[in-house]
Amino acid sequence: MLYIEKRRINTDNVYTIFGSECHEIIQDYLAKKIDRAEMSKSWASFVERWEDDPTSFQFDTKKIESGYLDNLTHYFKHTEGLNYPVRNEKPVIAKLHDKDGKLLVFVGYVDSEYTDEDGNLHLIDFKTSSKTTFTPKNLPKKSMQLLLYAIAEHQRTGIPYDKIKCKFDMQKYCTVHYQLESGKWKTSAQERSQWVTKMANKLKTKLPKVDIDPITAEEMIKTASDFNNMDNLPESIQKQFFITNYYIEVKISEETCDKLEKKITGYCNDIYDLESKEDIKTYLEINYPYDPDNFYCKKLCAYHSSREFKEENGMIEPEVTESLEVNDIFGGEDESSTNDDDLLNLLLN
DNA sequence: GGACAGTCCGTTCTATATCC
DNA sequence: GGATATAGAACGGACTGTCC
Repeated sequence: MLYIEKRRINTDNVYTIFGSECHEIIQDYLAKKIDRAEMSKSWASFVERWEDDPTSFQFDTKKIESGYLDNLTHYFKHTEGLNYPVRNEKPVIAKLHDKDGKLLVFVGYVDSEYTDEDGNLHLIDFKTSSKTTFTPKNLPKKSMQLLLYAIAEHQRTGIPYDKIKCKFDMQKYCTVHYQLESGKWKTSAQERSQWVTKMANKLKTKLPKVDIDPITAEEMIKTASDFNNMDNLPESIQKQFFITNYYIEVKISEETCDKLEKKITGYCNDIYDLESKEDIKTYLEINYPYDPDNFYCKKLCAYHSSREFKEENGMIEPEVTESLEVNDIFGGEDESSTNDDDLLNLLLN
């Protein structure tokens, strides 16, 4: 039996606050609890409450603030709906085995999930962050959580991996579809709040071809950029552009999931090894000393930002904590003692 | 006028640096 | 972890010139 102490680690910041709200709003929309107008209104009203609250978390700069808010405002006005029943925050359980056959159970919640008409299961993770770090090199690391959910759903339903589609909905961005002079269509990922501005050079080429003189073309492009839409442009030009959500799709296969299982169980074994050290606190103090001037140490390190660490070092007043008994969630000595069905029922009902 | 080659230049991708 | 800024490499669309 393993006991996990409930601790509150305060990792809130302006991005977690906004991120949570964005999740809720889009999930309500996809679940058809609210319509598009209500979604837009709900977002506007949240921003208003945030602006009126003198104690609210703030963005680092006004430029970052306006970029973030403008992009998301555009998202809630223009994001695509789905024609399928959507399940939000669905609990999933993945059961992995390490190299010694020890069972490790992981529990998570899928942001949104739906099944299309071809029987493909789509798992969506919403992201309000920048796409900068979602490079091909980093994607495997970023995708671990989504892939784990895919493994969980594969185990539960038996759906083959090639029918499971995982994607990140990058809410600050849109995919701009534009037509080349050859008639061929291309796409470009752009920040939502300035997608028209980013098409200015293309418009500069296209407008003269429909007999718009250079001065008028320049004025038209400026107006379009200012309003971030192409409503003022000739219809034949408008037809050469449209936007959709920007998704980053995660490739999934039996092989990638096998690799992930090995990686995750390896991490768990490292944690077991670390936790089994006789004097872990001395070990951590020597190898990972606390540096109060280091941002990572103060805000991001799970150990140094924990209530326990702060209490022990007199950084905060002690607080009474309650304990939660968990039925061998992370694997015990005897695998047969884990009642998976009970745990599943607990989570799904 | 169509096909092709070469050049220009804008866009995209990626890595890195820096800050909080 | 989040963000932005910047630089360099790679890519490819648009344009131009030449040839037939």
